[in-house]
Amino acid sequence: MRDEDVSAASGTLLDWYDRHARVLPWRVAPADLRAGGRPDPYRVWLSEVMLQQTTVAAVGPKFERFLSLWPDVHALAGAADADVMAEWAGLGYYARARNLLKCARVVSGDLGGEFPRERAGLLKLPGIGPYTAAAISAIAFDHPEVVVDGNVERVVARLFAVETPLPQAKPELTEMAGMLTPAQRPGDHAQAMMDLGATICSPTKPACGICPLVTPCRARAAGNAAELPRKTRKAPKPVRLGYAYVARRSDGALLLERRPPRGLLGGMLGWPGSDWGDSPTETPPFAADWQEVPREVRHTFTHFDLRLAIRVACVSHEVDASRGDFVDNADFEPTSLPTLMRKVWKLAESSLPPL
DNA sequence: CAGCCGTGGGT
DNA sequence: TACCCAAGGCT
Repeated sequence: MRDEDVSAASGTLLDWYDRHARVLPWRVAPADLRAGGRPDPYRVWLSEVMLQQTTVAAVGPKFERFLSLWPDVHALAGAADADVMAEWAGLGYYARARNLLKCARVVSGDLGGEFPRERAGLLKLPGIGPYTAAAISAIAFDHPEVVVDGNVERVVARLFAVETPLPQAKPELTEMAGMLTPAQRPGDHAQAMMDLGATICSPTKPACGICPLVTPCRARAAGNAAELPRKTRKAPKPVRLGYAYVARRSDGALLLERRPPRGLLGGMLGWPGSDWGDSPTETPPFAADWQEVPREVRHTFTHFDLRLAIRVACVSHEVDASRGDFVDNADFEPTSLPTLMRKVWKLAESSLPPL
């Protein structure tokens, strides 16, 4: 594509964005930007971290909830770890929540509450990688950074008919995304590329008929837009087995434990359980008359499928558990558990006698 | 640097 | 059902 064609495509995209930009809680509309409005860097950062590998639909309510609880970076920096983890429950990739707090405390404590404006400064902060650093710099501060996420990779791969499979094609796609990035309104450009990828240039069924870039798109011309970008197939997930133990005291308190601060579901609350593998050993947190729950919990993680057998026990006040702590019934919030543990509770609760 | 790290929705 | 996929980062 010639330079003038690239420039024309970029302009066409911005025109489309002016008319079709989605209204999102963390976004400042193009017209409001022109009127002098600027996004709140705290909101941009919070939304971008939440949006990492997560859909807009899932992020929306969480973003609003976080903002109401912690309206600025100082408020978030002062929050208790357990409160932030509880509010993040259900969003997944819990290292994001741990790094979110670390980052908030650095910005609030060491940077006077001001986020770095430059990509390099942002990159040093916990939980901010190449994508997020560029996105914050571009969207919050309108710096001409090249923002490349999965949407941009797909749009560019199609626009330039890149046949190289991912992740090998990443440098090539980044260079092409850079050619498209304009000096004016780079923040809107970045969001336009991502909107286009999310709503029109979709993974399996691109709506080329209504795409503003249909004319210059080389994959469309070749008729293989839906097949790009090419990717190598992933290996099937192994199945792991395990046990989870739900103990309820006579006063209704439930035995929960804080998981280790790293690794799977790190830092989150959960039910005590066995190791997860081919042949887990039963390791209840104390001796009791553990009852089998007839159904098992099935849950899919990024790199394995899990099947958990559930055991429940009703015990007296005096029981002494080797792991975890009893949480008062009034303080127990299933919504503060990661989804896997919420599934376990749902099954366990149905097989426990009423209090 | 390739593997680890969640979850819900779409096809 | 069994995949695929999403505004990735960390180690």
